[in-house]
Amino acid sequence: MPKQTFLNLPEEKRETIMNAAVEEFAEYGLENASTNRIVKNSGIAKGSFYQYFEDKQDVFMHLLDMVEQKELEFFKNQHPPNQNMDVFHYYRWMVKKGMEFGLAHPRMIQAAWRVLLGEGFYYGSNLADYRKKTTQALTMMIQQAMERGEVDSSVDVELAVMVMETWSNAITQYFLTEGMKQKDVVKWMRSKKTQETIDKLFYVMEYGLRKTESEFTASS
Amino acid sequence: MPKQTFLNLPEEKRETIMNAAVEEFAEYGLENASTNRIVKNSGIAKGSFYQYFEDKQDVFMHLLDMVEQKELEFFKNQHPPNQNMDVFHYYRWMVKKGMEFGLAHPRMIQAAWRVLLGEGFYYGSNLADYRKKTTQALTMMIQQAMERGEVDSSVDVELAVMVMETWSNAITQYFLTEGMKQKDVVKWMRSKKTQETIDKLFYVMEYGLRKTESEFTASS
DNA sequence: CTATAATATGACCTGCAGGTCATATGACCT
DNA sequence: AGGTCATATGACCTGCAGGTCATATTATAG
Repeated sequence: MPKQTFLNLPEEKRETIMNAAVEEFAEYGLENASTNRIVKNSGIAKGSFYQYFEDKQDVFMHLLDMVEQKELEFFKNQHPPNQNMDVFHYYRWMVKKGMEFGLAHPRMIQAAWRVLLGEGFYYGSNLADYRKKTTQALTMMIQQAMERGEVDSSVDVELAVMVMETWSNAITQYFLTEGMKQKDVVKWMRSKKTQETIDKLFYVMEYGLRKTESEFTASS
Repeated sequence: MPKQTFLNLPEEKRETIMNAAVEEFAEYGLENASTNRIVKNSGIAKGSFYQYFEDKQDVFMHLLDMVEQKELEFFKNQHPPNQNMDVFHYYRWMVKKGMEFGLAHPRMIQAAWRVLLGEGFYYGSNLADYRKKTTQALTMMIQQAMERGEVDSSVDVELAVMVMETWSNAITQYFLTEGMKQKDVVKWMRSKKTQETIDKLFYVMEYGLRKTESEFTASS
């Protein structure tokens, strides 16, 4: 956690510093991020940095907290269109909302995901703990869905969680690598083609790749 | 590519060096690998290293070539149990064989995948090119499967490739993170539970997560 | 045995990393 | 005003990175 000194800082200065940090992590990941560059780009002295944070991992943890807080804020104002959605519609809705959130803070989520997806496995418990939160929420969601008979009962909960996480990771990756290439991310993201691709991915998650009697039909 | 000097070396020495390199990449990835450590652990002089390779990326490329060659060798002696398998059975067979290959050279594939999955996206074209080979093979496979009507026609080829790659990556990740923790990887890998988990993953890939009339039944 | 080419070596270079610390600045109290 | 405490600063430290190069060793050929 950042030291008190940092929290006492005027918001503007804190923002300047965190913006530089976000840029750094988005560009270089955690391991290869340079405190020197962060310091230079935020216009503070080297010594100040260490009066604010323990080290760069500390900064990154604060970044994760910021993301969490902003996400909470964002989702507080969002309500599912339908109260009685099944787990698949709900999950789809959530992921799509999550992507809209990503559009609002592209560099921030780029930084966070780059580190969590790319370096998370090789890091200590701190990062792993962070990911557990999401897993737990998903587990509960699926448990309930299974009781309601929405999910194939031959697949156990743990596995279903793994599947859904795999998908949301894959979609995030797709979003980060493809989307960030575009000149107009928002437009790309809202385009019919992109939305269709995502819909199809969810469709495959639900019904699988094998040919069946059902046909894909676009749905919001 | 390694320089001629390296290729002239006696096989034993080449192996010593590459083993040290494999260890280094498996442990630190590409970006954070240290030529100094590789040199120290292989017992050669710093100067020699640069007489053998351009830089560490060059070593890694050679490692990939080695993997490819060994894979080719391995698969040359493996034959699908049934000539008329559909794409799903064939893919499942291939992935499982791939895992057996992994058991024979655990650190090597750990090194290769760690870099390809973790750092591949942020690297130059060299690494990207390497992954394209796999993608192309998969594309052809799926195209044919579609013509045979095995794959849901509402899913286009490109997407199906993405889905299958996502799965093989996820399984590899699972294998690398879970499997490497075990004291006896081979036993773990061949255990009924592990095999069942993998089977279920393939089942979900084929039929999806949603509850349907069909029930999962284990199959080799 | 000698001349020449190929290989091996490790001291040495520069650059940047993370991190420290004595000193300077300034805000606030009495 | 003087005194005190939080904050700010950048020169400086050590360590290791990637990379070079003059020199030593060894193999090959005539």
